[in-house]
Amino acid sequence: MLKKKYTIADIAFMAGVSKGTVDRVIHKRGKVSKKAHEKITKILKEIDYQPNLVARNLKKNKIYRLLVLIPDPEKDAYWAPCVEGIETAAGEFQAFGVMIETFLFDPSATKSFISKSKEVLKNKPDGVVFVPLFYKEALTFVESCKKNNVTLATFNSYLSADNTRSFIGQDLHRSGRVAGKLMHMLLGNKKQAAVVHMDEAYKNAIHMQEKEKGFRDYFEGLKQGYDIVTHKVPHKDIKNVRKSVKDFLKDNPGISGIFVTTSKAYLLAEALPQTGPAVSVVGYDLIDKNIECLRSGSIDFLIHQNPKQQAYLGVSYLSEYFAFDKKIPDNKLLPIDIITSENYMHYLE
Amino acid sequence: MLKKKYTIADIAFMAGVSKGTVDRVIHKRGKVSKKAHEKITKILKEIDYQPNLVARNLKKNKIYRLLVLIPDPEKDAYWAPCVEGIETAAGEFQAFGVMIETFLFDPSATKSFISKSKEVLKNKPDGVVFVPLFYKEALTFVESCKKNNVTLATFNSYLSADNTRSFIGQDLHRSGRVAGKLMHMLLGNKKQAAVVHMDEAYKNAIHMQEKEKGFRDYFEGLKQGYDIVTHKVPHKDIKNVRKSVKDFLKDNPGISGIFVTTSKAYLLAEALPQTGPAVSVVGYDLIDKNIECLRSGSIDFLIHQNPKQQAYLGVSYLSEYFAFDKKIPDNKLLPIDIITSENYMHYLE
DNA sequence: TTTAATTTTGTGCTCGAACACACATTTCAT
DNA sequence: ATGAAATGTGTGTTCGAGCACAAAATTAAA
Repeated sequence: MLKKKYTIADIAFMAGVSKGTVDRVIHKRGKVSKKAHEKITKILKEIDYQPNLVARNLKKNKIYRLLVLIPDPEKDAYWAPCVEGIETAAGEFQAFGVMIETFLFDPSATKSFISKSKEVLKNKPDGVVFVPLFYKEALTFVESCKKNNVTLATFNSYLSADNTRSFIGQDLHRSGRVAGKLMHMLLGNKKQAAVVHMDEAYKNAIHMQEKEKGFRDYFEGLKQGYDIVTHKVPHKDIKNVRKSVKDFLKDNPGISGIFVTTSKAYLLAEALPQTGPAVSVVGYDLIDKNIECLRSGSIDFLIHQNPKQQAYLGVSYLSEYFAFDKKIPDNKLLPIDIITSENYMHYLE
Repeated sequence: MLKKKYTIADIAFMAGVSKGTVDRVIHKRGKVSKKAHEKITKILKEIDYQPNLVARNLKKNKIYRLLVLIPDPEKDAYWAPCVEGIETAAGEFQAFGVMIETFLFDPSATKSFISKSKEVLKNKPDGVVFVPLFYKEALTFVESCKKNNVTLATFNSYLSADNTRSFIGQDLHRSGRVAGKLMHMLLGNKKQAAVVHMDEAYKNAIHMQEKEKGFRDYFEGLKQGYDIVTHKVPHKDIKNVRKSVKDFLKDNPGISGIFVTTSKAYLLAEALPQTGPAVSVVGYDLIDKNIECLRSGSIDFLIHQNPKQQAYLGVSYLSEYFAFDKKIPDNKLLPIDIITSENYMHYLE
């Protein structure tokens, strides 16, 4: 009934050899006769031997350095949950000999990323989790890490196909389609909607494009003809959003829904005229100001990118790899969570 | 820079005592002089000593029996993901000396639960995770477990306030409100919707009531007057759903949205007349047939109760408690995931 | 002061896996 | 046949925490 947990000693006894020999077979270190090898392999298979990870890890007795390189939440509040996620994971794995430290860079300054990434490498980490915000520089960093035998995981931004790395994030095209679906429902019998890119301080142009593509793809798949207009509020004009939006709506009076491809939907929501036909808004990310708008009704749906979970998983995967020899999944696509005024609270915490 | 990981021996050296004394202080086993106690306590605090959980667990060297008691997926496919979640967790914790076994009961037969729960107890488990489908019998079972010093966790169904137990599930009232919000959006300018209870073989009347209450609460909170009608398709009539629904809609021709409080929304969707004004449908659970309806458009939204995650967390919490002395959270409310045809795939797997 | 009782402290083994090193056996060349 | 090299096998220690038991120090009793 109670399946016994076999130890190396048990197996050695069963095979009539010493535990050293069993150990050599398990670790394929050779220097074992064919006869002994066969016998032991057979037994291992029969009992489906699983080494005691606790004991194995105790013996290894190494402290792993795991460094995290992410944008500074002070510069952009979007990243604040990441820090929480990292700290949660750090708390969980510190007792297993994994030491986690966070380095922050300025998401608006490529230079800052370069210097911080160098600093990270100087610290001789065993593993690094980072956000490859700057494409070219990230690739350089990946190369350096490879050279230094540093295990890597990335999250949030996808960095080309490369199977030497784990990625945790979302399918942006798909998330655009989800926004499309939601907008479709919000429009009712109206037929015109807009995609608004509220540019942020740094380059997430690819993000925004992918999302727009998904959004448009969704509407193109419908039989009825919808009219999707694109508008861009550049970073420099971010203080004049109200004017920019007003002008845009005046030029396109038929628009009854707006999809904002960044976390700045609240800026748009605030800029919408109070009078006139209602305009539905779909945006991204559970930052305080967006949630306020959700509650007040000026934003209808938010799509949750779950930055906390992304960071948590990135750190956890590497920690479990170091601490327990677990395999790191190479591509973890998180669900695209749909948030309304009624369910946002469970995604915060 | 590299914070050292202090061991009991380190602390003993620093305090000028032996590791035995340090151990006694850590475990509050007394038999330590005031002077030694103070000195050691001070050092422990200073270095924020965290015992090496790996070593601690190795020494304990116990195999924990963790039994899971859930409804048979053969009787109701809703529970199939739970089995997956349990197996995932089992795979992860088996290497840490936690043995997990699953017992299935017939969700339509109270007797089955009673006999299986007795069987579970006979197996002398260290911990039990179960679904308290039958209120009275579940309480009895909880009592027996307490007597036998069995650590408990429940999921899916809430079993009164009792802090000796961990619960993993959803806020049903809240999930009704979420359904309300979604329905509100789907209705557009229409004003009449229905709550349909498709009774299943077993008692989840409380579930359905809570959900309806949340749904109605949401609409009552709106300024505009909405008309919410309730309809019940009893279990016996489940084969005549088409007729029951047809009659209901004929009696209430103004209805343009239906909220199904169980996982049987697909039955209703199939029974909806093809002609006439479109009726929006909001239901529960990602079972195959519902997803088909999502894709075909006959169901608009599903609310995901995440049975797999519930079961996985239940088993994980107890396993971590046994294997690593982690505290068991006593109430884990999972997010209320909103599912459409565009994002369901990420919630399956 | 000596002995006994009690409190306090230290030592040494255990858990299972990993691995260094010593020891044993075989193979091959001279 | 003898030694050297190569191959195979077993032993014993380590990791950190936990705990039983031995030992020492202190206190109480005679």
